[in-house]
Amino acid sequence: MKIGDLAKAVGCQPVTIRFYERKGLLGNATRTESNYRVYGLEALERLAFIRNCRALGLTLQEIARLIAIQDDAGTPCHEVNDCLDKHLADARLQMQKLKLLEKDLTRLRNRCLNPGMSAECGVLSELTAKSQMVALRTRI
Amino acid sequence: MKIGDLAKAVGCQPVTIRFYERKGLLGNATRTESNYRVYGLEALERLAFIRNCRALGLTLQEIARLIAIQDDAGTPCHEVNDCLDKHLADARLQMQKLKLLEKDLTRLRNRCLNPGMSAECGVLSELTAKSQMVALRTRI
DNA sequence: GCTAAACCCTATAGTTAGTGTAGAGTCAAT
DNA sequence: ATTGACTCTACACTAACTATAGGGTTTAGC
Repeated sequence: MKIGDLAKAVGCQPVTIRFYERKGLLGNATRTESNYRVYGLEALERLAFIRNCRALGLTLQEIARLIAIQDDAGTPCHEVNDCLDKHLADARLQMQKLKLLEKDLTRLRNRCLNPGMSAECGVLSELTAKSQMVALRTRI
Repeated sequence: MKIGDLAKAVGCQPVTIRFYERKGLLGNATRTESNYRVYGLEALERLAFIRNCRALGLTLQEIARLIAIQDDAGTPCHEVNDCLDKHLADARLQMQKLKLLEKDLTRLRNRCLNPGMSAECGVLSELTAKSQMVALRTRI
């Protein structure tokens, strides 16, 4: 399997695979005579692991750690759970923030129901004011 | 008002203000004899505008555009609304994705209720499988 | 056998919105 | 006079890629 096939198999770009290799997440692939990377099933599984983790929002650093744990069969795996719990908490916090953001954006949007010239734009003037927006309190 | 005062007033770091200046969002501040930046109310308002927009998730590029619109009183302001609508849609999509992510993370987390050794970790094995995770379908 | 398209290789730079660091000058208080 | 808190510039770094340049290889069709 060449890099393009592997990429297609997991739904990413060849460059991304090379990038993971450079970051040490994939190990060095064997090469053909003409220096093309060749992959087997093992690489496919590891890459799928990485992409699954990425889809869950894990960072490459966290993924590297999970791979290390995976490769050392004797490690207790509570670290895996901690990682998941952290991301679960993150996701929930993020949803909270987005709800507030939605509120702000909606309220702001309603200040301009019949759009005219920018000089009298209620949206812009509210954005200039140190307003009572919720987003300001959760601060970016 | 020196840069530190301004930073405190809007809740950011002095470096961030210099960064905005370099990006052309703030215009060049007047300087003291010793080359310190000095700001007035106008700068405070503009910076507040920028930080408000950032809190709503607008990019610096979008903010630059809004400032341009603001400074040209005759521009029709529907572009402002389009920008807001786009971010509102983004926020809602993001919330959808996070809900799916939460589902995946929770399900995955439940595969390891009594943590043991990584060799028999149900979480890791599921992450390796090309699983039926929802997150995979929404793809990062 | 030849050519062109589609693939592969490396290396480097750019993206976003800042943050961190180094080295030096300035201001206010003790 | 010296300390500490502030300010200045310039450069490098972050995450997770993406884009570009400049080259080599393989494959399909003629």
